[in-house]
Amino acid sequence: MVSVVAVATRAKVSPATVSRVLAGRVPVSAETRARVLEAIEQLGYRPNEVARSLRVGRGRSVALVTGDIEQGIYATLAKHVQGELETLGLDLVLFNLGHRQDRLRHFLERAPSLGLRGVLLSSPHVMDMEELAPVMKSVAKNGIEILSVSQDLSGHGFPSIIHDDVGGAVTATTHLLNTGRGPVAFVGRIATSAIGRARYDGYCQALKARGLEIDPALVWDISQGYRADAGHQAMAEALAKGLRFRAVIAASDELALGCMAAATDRGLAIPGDMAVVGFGGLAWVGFARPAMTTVALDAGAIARAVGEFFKARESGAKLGKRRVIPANLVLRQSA
Amino acid sequence: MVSVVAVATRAKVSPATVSRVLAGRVPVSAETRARVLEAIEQLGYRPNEVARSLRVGRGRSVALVTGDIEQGIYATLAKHVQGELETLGLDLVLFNLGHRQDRLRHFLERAPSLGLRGVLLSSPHVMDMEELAPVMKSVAKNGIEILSVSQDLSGHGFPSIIHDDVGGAVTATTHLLNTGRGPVAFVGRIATSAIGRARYDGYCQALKARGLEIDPALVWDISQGYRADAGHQAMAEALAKGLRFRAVIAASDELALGCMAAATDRGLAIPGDMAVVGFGGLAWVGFARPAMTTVALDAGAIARAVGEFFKARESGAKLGKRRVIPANLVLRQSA
DNA sequence: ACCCCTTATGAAATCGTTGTCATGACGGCC
DNA sequence: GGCCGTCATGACAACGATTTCATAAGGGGT
Repeated sequence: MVSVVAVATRAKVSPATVSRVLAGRVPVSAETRARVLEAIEQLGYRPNEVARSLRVGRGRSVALVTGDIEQGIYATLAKHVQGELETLGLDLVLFNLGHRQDRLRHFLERAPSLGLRGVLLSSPHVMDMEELAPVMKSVAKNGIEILSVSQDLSGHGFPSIIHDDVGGAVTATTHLLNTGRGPVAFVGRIATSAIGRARYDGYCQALKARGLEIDPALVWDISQGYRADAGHQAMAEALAKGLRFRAVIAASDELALGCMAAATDRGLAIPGDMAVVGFGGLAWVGFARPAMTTVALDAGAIARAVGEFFKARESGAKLGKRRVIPANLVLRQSA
Repeated sequence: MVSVVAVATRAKVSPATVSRVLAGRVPVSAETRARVLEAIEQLGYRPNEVARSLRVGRGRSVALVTGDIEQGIYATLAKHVQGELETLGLDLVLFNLGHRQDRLRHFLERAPSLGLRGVLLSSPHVMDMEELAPVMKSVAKNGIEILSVSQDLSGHGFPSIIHDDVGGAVTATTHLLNTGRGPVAFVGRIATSAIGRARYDGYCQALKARGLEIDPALVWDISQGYRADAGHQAMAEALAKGLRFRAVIAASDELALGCMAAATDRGLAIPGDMAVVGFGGLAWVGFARPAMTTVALDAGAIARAVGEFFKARESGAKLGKRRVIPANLVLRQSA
C-alpha cells in the first residue's frame, strides 16, 4: 500500500510535511503544498486509518449496540445514525446483542482495544448498573464516549438521547380513553425492557390522571421479545379469556400488528370493536389494513442529536446530559 | 492503557514472549506461560486490536454494504451476519448506501485503509461493473475479500452467495397461475435492481413455461425503492385503470403489503378477488391480515455461508465461486 | 547591524504488536 | 568429548501515521 513516505519521496519533502498538508492546521508553503497534493493525487495515496488510530490513540468508528436489529425501529435508527456519522467521517460498527445482556459486558470490555470513538447504547434491556457502571466508567476513562440512545442513563452520569416514551404513551392512552370505549389494555415487555417500562409508566399515568385503576389482567408483560407473534399470542389469550376491553396499546408496531391480527381472527372489527395503537412509526404500518395508528418515534432526530453530540465533543462544547425527542401520535384507522 | 510491555515487565519476560503466549503456536515453557497468564489476569490486559491490525496488515472487521437497512430483509441479514461473524471473532461495520451507488465506489476506495478483512456487498443495485470492477479488483489485491451476498457477481470473478430469486419467483408465479385466476401482475424494481430483475426473470420464465405472453401493462417497474408506499401506489393505479388481473407477485414483502392495502381499499377481497404474494419472509408478514403468502429467503443460511467462507479462507480451503440458497414459498392466506 | 520572533521544514520518537534473527542452554549422537 | 539440532527466550525492527523538538531562513524593530 502506498504510504506517506512514498508520497514524501515523490514530493521531495519529509513524511512530516505530508502529514501537515493533510492535517491542514500547520502552515505549509503554497508551493510545497501543491507538490505534495500532486504526489498524493498521482500515487492515489489514502492515509492508513489503522496507523492513524494507533498513533492518535483513537479511531474513527462508533459502535451501535442494539437489542435486536431485526426490529424495525432499530434498523431505522441504524440507518439514520450511520448516515449522520458518515457526514462526520465516522464509521459505524454494529453489535447486535440479540437480547442477551451478558454480551453487552463482553463487548464493553473489548471496546477500548478496538479504538472506538464512542459507543451508542440502544439496547432496551434493563441494565444491572451495579455490574455495568464500573465497566462503562472504565470505557469512558479510555476516552470513549458512551451515549445511551434508548433509555435514560443520565442518572448514572451517562449522556442520553431518548424518546419521550412516557409522553407518547400518555398521549396514546389518553386518546384511547377519549374515545369512550372503556378499559384499555397494554402489551409490552415491562420487567425486562427499560423502554417498555417507560411506555407502561405513561400508560399508568394516563389512567391515573383519569382516576382509573390499573387492571392487572389487562397488562400483558411479555418476555419473548417485541415481535408480532408475541402480540398475537397475548391478545388471543386475553380474548379467549373473555376479558372486557375494547382498546389496546402495544409497545411496538410489530406487537400491535400481532394484536390486530388476533382481534381480526376473532371476528372483531378494528377499530369498531377493538382499537389498537402501536409504537414506533415504521414505514409500513400505514399500509396494514386497517392502517395502524401509532406513536411515531423520530429516528432521524435521534440520529441528528447523536451527530451534534460528537460534533460538540470535537469542539469541546458542553451539551446537556439528557435530551428528549418528542413522540407523536399519528392517527390512522386502527384507533 | 495496559500494554504488552507492562505485562512483560510484571511477568519478568520480554514483550515477545507475552505475544507468543497469546498466539499459542510457538512453544513456551509451562512455567513462563503461567507467569505471563497471571500477569495478564492481574493487570486486566487486552491486546490492542488497532496495533495488531497495523502490524499484521489486516484487521478483524468485515463491512456489510446494504442498499437500505430499513428494509426488513437487510436488517434480518445484518443480524444473522453479525452473529455469525462474531463467532469467528470478527466485527461488522455497517455501510448503508441509501440507494446511491456512487457512494459504493467511495466506500470501496476507502476500504483498504480501514484494514477490513472483507466486504460483503448486499446492495441490490445494478452495478456498473465497467466502472466498479477495477476498484473492486484493487481492493481484493489488498487482501480484502469481496463477497456478494445479494446478486450474482461470480461472472465477474467475485464469489457470490445468493438466494434463488429466479427459482423463488418461478415457484410463486406458477402457484398463482395454478389457481386459475388468469393474468398475474409483477411489481418491483426491475431496471435499477439486480435482485428485482432476477425475480422478474423468474416471473417471465414461469409465464413462458405456460406459453403465456408477458403483458407490459401488468409489469410495474417502480423506482422509488422497495417500500410499502410504492407498492400501494402501483397497485392503486393499476386498479384505477381497470386493468384485468387477479393476482400479483411483489418483489418484497413491504411492496406486497402496499399492494394488499390498495386492493383492500378498493373493496377487493384477498385472496378471493386478488391474490398477493410477497418476497422476503419477514417475521411479521404472517400477521398481516390476511396473512401474507411470501417467498421466504433464508437469511440465516446466507449468514452461515458467509461464515464458512471466512473460515475456509483462514484454513486456505477453496470454496466454489457461487453458492445458491433455496427460497421457499410459504403459503398463507393471501394467495 | 544585531537580536528576536515567525514561518517552514526535517529528523526522530512514538503508539502497541508481531515476527525475524540471534543467543544460550541442553540433550543426544557419533 | 565435541558437534549439531532443538527449544526457550530476548533484542530489535517494522507496520504507517502524527507530533515534538530542533534547525534554518527571513523579516521587522530598535
